[in-house]
Amino acid sequence: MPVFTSRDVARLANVSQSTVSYVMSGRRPISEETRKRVQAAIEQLTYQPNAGARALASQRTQVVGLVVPFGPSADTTGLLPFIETITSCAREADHDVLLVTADEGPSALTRLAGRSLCDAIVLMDIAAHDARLPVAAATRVPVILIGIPEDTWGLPCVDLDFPEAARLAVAELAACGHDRVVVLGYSADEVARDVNYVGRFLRSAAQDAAARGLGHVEVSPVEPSREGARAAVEQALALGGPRPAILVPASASVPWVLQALAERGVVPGRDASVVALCTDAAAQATVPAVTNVSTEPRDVSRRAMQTLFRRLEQDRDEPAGGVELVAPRLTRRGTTIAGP
Amino acid sequence: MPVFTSRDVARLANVSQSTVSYVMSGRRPISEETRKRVQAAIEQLTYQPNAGARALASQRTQVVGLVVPFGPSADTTGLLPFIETITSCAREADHDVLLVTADEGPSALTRLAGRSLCDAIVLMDIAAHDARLPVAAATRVPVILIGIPEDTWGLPCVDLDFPEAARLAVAELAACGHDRVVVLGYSADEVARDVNYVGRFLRSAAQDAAARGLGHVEVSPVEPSREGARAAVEQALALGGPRPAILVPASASVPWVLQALAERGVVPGRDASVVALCTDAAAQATVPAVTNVSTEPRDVSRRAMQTLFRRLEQDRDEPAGGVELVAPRLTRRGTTIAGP
DNA sequence: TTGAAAGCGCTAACAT
DNA sequence: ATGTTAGCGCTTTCAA
Repeated sequence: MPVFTSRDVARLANVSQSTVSYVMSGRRPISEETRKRVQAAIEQLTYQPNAGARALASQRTQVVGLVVPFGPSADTTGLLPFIETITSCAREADHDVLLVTADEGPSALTRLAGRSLCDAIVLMDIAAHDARLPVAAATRVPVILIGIPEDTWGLPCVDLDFPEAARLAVAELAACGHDRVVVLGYSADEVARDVNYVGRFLRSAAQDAAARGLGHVEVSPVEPSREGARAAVEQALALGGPRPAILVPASASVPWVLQALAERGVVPGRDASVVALCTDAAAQATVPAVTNVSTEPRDVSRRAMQTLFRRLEQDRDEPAGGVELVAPRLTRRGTTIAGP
Repeated sequence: MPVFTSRDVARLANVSQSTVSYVMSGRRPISEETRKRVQAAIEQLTYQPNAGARALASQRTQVVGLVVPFGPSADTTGLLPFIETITSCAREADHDVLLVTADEGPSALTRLAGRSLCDAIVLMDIAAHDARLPVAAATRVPVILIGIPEDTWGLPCVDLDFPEAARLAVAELAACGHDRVVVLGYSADEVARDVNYVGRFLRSAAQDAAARGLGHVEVSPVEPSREGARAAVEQALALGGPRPAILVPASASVPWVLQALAERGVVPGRDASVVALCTDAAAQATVPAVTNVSTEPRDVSRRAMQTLFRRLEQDRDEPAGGVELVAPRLTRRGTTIAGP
């Protein structure tokens, strides 16, 4: 099966090449009659425009670059829903997704932009002081961040509202009648990665506990492994009083923590309350299913893509920038003691 | 920062545009002197070639299309290592990856090929009778399958050697001195998806057990949920005799099965043997760590990409086709009873 | 309402 | 060893 060009379509429909182009783009009025003739020719030849030629002529690739945190040292947990949602949002807007791994570093951005490989870039897993940001800010193509750095460099950001997530979790534990909350922190790795949400969450949790007159202890770091969880749980039980209230913000640790509690004969929902910060899918998969504040990767991704495409439709040099926070949601499952 | 073209580089280096092109591609000898001048100009302008223009002129996009099984009804477990490995292999060969979701159906292939969006396509999650195969076989761009359909349509396939995986698992259980093996099958969903490895594995397991004079029972379907696993384990314990040997080929079910065994007070490695088919990462993450036959997603992906690029370097219409099987590996962990 | 024609930035003959 | 030149297939003025 040979591949046809718009010239072939034009010949077959007895019109000029430009008319074929205008029929496809709708960028100028076409009489109903010729429109039908052209459409028929397009279908007869199953014509599809050449992407490279189109990009060259129109300066638009219809591609979104997605920089994902693969490689060592990356938090790969729960990455898939982001990728999936971003890809399907892109397709809805008639774009494709070019996948690039973060281990390429800042040069990934210059490559994507410099070679005109895409019209826009989605940057995930943003560190508080991310070396890619100055590069991103200087780039010709719009960039959107999933995650919030210390300095946004004027770039638009979307992320979960982590302070609000902490508030919801603390409120739930307070409602269960606990008088103090033990926060099992993040792993040394995750802290070293310098992601901003660690601080945003922990700070808010401490404040919220104080505001409610609850005691507050932080056990940290907690490695996401059997041993790490055992050590953390031991401390938590020592510090948590007779009815411990445990908050687990690092989703990778959640199954281990529940396992460690079970080993010690502590039954969440009866002897202790546990609230985790993780996706709903992950929360349902634990044993027992854990009361969680959802990280909503799909909502965050969707918002990011909406903002991105809105910006793409406007003129290039519009206001831009700004931080969008997605509201978390708490779902009560088996691990919180019912109110007093 | 404006963006420069090869004409700018040519002017700055006092050479013709074609010389710039040949310096970059190395497709014809260039004197050391002009080569240096051109390189200097390229660096001074931080010149990067326009991907669209290059694709248009050279008929090569330097892009690999990757069709991944997102969307409902997809087995999303362990997908990430495939995507990650494929992406990094592509980059090693100076290619990028265009991510497309399988829910686009066969038209994803015609779109990728028809618009010349990529030079090659990787198709994952192949069903035994996959509607995309006739389309793939008729396409102008090379396609490689990860998974083995009933009829390959002359397309090259790469996958784990599932029969060999079954052999390894049965051999391990035989070595532990069991006299029969209970195979917990796949979920109704996975069977309905008509993936070939289900049959390939189960058939081989039955044959291998028979060849060793072991009894063989199949419990199926097993839903990957607490309830599904409970039901399956109940049957397994009833049918498995005093020292049950349990083989779990559906990786999504593994944690649930171990949990269900624990609930019944059955300790794998003491009261029963359990061998799972899953990635090593998943096997280490279970409680307790499960003896597993590895599905080696990285090896499979790497082999697929090697085959793909070999084919891309040769002439388009070479022999092609053929099935490559990647050898699985058994790792003994805590859940198999040591030899008698 | 339509057509003609000039590029978009690059590669690859074809010349020299 | 290098330059000249003709496209690749599309979009988009400019003209009618």
